Amino acid sequence: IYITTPLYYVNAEPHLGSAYTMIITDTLARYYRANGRETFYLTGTDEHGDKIFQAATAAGVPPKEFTGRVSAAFRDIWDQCGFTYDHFIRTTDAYHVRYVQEFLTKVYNAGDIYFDRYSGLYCFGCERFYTEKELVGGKCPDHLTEPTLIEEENYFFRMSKYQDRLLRHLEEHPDFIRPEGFRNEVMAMLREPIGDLCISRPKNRLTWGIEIPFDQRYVTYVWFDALINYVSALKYKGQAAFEKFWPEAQHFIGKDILKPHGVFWPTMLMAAGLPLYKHLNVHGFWTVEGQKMSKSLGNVISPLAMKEKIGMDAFRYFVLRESVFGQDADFREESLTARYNADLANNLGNLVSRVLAMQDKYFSGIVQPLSGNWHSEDVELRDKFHQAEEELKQHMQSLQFHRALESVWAAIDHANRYTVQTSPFVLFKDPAKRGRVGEILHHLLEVIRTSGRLIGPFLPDTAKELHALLAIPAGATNAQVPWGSFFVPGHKVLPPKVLFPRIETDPNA
RNA sequence: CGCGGGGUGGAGCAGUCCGGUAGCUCGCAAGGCUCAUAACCUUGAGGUCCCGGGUUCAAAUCCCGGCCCCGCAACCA
Repeated sequence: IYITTPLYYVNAEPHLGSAYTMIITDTLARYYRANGRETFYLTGTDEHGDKIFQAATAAGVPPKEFTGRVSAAFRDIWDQCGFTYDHFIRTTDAYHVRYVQEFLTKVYNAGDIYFDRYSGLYCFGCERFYTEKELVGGKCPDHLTEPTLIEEENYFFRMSKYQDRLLRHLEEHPDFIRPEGFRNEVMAMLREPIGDLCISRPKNRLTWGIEIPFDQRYVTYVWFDALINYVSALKYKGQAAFEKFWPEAQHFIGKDILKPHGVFWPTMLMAAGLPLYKHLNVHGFWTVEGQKMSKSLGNVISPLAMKEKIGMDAFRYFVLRESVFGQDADFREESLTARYNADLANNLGNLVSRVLAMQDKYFSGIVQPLSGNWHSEDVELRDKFHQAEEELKQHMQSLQFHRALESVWAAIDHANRYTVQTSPFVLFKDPAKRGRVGEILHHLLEVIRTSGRLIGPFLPDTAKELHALLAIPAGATNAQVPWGSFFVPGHKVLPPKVLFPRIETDPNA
């Protein structure tokens, strides 16, 4: 399977939004890897364009150096977050530039790129064209000046030629773009004329870009520059990689860039004679405390700050559990704390802690044997986890991360109930029943082992820690050994540890 | 104008595609337990599932109509 994120534009810091895309894709990548699927997970940075050039100039460094620096910073942040991308692409990478030019040449030779004169209202302040609709009272909304009518010659991509074919593709593949709402939106776009796409900028207006291979006076503009990364990265890995992964391509994007990915990109692929990606998966936006996230409001959530504050795993858990894929969600301090305390500290954390405490206290950590004679509640407990795993599988298919986690937690909940029902801490007082106590704890250790395996893609550090507490060697953690036959006689687990300290909230606040 | 999303116990949200006991977290009330992170377990109170019509044996869920709320300049997922 091939998983991609958008390329992040290097003039801004990573924030909750981009982190969300990363968390989703990282979780999926980990999930598929854990299930033995060959996985290629791609992210990177978009480094061309005017804004970058200006930022570089302002910083007093050549653009190449500037983007190198910012891109590295980006990558560093993702690494600190622990995202497991397989390749990090930069639009300034030589192989990418080369492939973009190859792509352009191919489409040009096929006759789908033409040269034309066009005129429009241009704002010199913004260095861009405006449509009548975008203007406020006939003026540029940013500079409040009247734009100038200028004529320019540029290259255009014959996008309209592929409109019908794309529409048909969407009709024949209802899940090409998902969730459905976004597919409908693209369908609506395709029922209107989509026109052709301007894909160049003359160098006198923009130099920091990829040169059009058949006209040195021009550079190409965002779409051909950036979108093509999804293919160029694979080509870089070799034709075999391309053939293996491209048919399994799953793009993940935010709803803001639906049109480029839902309309421009597939038509570009058609023009280049390449097969289309498999799915475009579109997610919603986050608001913060009910408000739009923006720099001016200063409410931007930084992933590293969250890591610092409650830990990366807890942050991942929150965004995956609290949002419904495809819909907008709200980031609230209060919900974050509530989720953390309820699900991570009280449920999972406390369960692990109580089980390991008993195991330690009663048997010095030595796992006790299981007799062939299981009680009905033992069977029920195991079945709950089997059920959770089945449900998890289904929900991952449909990107319902919140439900996948819900399923796992339903099983963990049950394990807490099982502990009270079977009451090993009461039975232990009767020396005759200690054998049974050992069995109960054995089952509960299986709970921890299985939980670790199930939450691995979502909460990788926690999973690792659970397995470490069980003294399971790193290589053996994923073994799908049947419930009850994993722990060999004499296996010793570690004493308890507080995984998620409760966050005390001030009742007077 | 148009497009999209939403309206579910006190709060925040799932569930709606594939109709059939309305679920989760927090909060509230009563009880239990003592292994555990003052955690855990049980029970309870609290719901016209926005409104109206339709389909159906059966509608939060499907269909039609209406009301209300949010987003759709830029940065940006």
